[in-house]
Amino acid sequence: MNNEEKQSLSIEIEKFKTIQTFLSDKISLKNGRAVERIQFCAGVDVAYWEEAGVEWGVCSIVVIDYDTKVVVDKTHSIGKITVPYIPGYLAFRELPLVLDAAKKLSKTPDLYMFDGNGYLHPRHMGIATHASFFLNKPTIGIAKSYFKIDNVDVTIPKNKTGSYEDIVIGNEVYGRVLRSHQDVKPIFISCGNYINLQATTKIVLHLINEESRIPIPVRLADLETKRIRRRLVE
DNA sequence: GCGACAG
DNA sequence: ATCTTGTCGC
Repeated sequence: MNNEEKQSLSIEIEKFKTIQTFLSDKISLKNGRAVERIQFCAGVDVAYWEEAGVEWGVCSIVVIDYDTKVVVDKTHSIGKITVPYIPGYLAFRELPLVLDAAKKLSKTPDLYMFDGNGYLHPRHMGIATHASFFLNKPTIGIAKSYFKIDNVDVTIPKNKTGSYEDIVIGNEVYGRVLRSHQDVKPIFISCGNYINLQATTKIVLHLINEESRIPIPVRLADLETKRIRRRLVE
């Protein structure tokens, strides 16, 4: 990347930051829509590959029934990726494909779970929260590693399934470190929007099975995304 | 300049 | 995220 490209990228980042700040004022974590009743729960993930110097991505959305955990719908969308990965600005990179895939769903999810953060973000605008304003549904963020904010470290929860520790930054709870399985690295969950942290924790734990430390819908979307890529690349 | 850095 | 070999364990 040359200096001119670096310059235009930093201008883009400033615009991204402005958008995040604008949206973050509209977060409503006290809205109870999610805790009332969930039937359809969606998992979202994106995989990437490169072809002739062009970066491509595929977004998969897998919808399961909350009680039976049976897959009831799934869609995907494929497209060129134009925005680079910049920590803190993941939504601007992945959201176009996500929204494209969401449009194709025949069942309307009551909740979306994302691979990444939600409220647990420097401006409370991780991809899960950002996406909620376009999907108009409750969202949850599921991260497999900790995105450090203000140099605050997390407390490691006890080695027991369901144990968690709040992630507190400046007297505010941003999210939770959750042990989804004993003897397995914990995950980092946070509200996206239109849902509170208590409901978020309950839903995440409900959708964990023996196969994975992340919730079923996100895991299925991850598998799906790689299956589609393999079909395209080979 | 160096290290850190969701996916 | 992706690139990768072997390896440990159910």
